[in-house]
Amino acid sequence: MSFVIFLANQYPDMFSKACEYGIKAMIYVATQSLKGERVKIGDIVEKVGSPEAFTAKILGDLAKNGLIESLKGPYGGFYIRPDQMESTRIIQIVSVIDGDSIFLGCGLGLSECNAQKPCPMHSKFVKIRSELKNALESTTLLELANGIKSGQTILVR
Amino acid sequence: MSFVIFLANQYPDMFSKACEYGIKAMIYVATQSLKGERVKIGDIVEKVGSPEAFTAKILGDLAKNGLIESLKGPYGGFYIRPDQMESTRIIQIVSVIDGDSIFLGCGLGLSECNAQKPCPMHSKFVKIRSELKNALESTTLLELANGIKSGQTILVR
DNA sequence: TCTATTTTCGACAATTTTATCGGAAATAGA
DNA sequence: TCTATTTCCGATAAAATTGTCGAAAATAGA
Repeated sequence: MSFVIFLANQYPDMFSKACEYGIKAMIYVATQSLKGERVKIGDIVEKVGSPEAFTAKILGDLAKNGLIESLKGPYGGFYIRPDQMESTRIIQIVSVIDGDSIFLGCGLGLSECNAQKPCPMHSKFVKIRSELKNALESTTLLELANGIKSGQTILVR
Repeated sequence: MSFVIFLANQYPDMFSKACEYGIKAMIYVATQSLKGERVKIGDIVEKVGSPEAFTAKILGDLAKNGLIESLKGPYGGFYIRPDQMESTRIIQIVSVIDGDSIFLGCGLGLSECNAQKPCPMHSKFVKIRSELKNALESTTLLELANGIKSGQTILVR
């Protein structure tokens, strides 16, 4: 029998909340962009289940980095061009919001950690991190948007 | 050409700082316990490069969960029994400090996410998460302590 | 019993992440 | 030009994580 007496943190998911919101928002905008529709932030957060102002700020950062287009005013909103959708990889979204330490950094936080001077967990993590990096690098936004469109995957719950 | 304009977060490593400190402290205490020596918190943080009071608190939580023994007073300090060292897995340390959402939770933060109702990243992550869980489950504290003892791995830098 | 040592523990402070608010800027249409 | 709409942006607030401080509690030895 075994149970945890104190759980110090409630945090570490794979990505930050900001990153989760950003990925989901991008996927939703992509599905609508496939239909040629621009979407407003209010529509996005309703479909994605994320806080409005926070999500808007994140999408602003992604827009500054060229991953999504935004237009102010009536009939404005967010839009992702077809070519953009096909070329952007999930790793780009993650890099903008969370940086790259989850798939490049040392698992124990050492500033230098490599095969020559490895941390104790190094050999255990090297394959996992490269698989994570590869997964994020190889999957396109279009691919994930198509999963939503076909009803095979979902964005909330 | 491509560069990130704004990096929102500076956070996400694989584990929280608390967890990194906890794992490294446990490994160092284990190496000394192999020699039959109890170690004081001041010695630990010097070898591990972590803040003293914070590390003490983390070790206190691990002690409450039975992963390490502590003794107050002169000649006191932290100690890990040989049997303890061999039986405790890294996943136990991580679970106490960070919980299990990094190797059990949904990558996009959905409360329910499974093969029937998958998030868009589900199929990409299911293998990676299980490999991470397996790695943490299969490696013992003794194994990592031996890596330090033999000079094959390091705890700082 | 007294002293020195060391963990334990609660309170507090600093930093980062998450989230909200209000108004400025831009845009479309009348 | 005026109005309505919508993103943009700075200031601020709330919450979580990270980190510090000081004193209490326990222990060993004199």
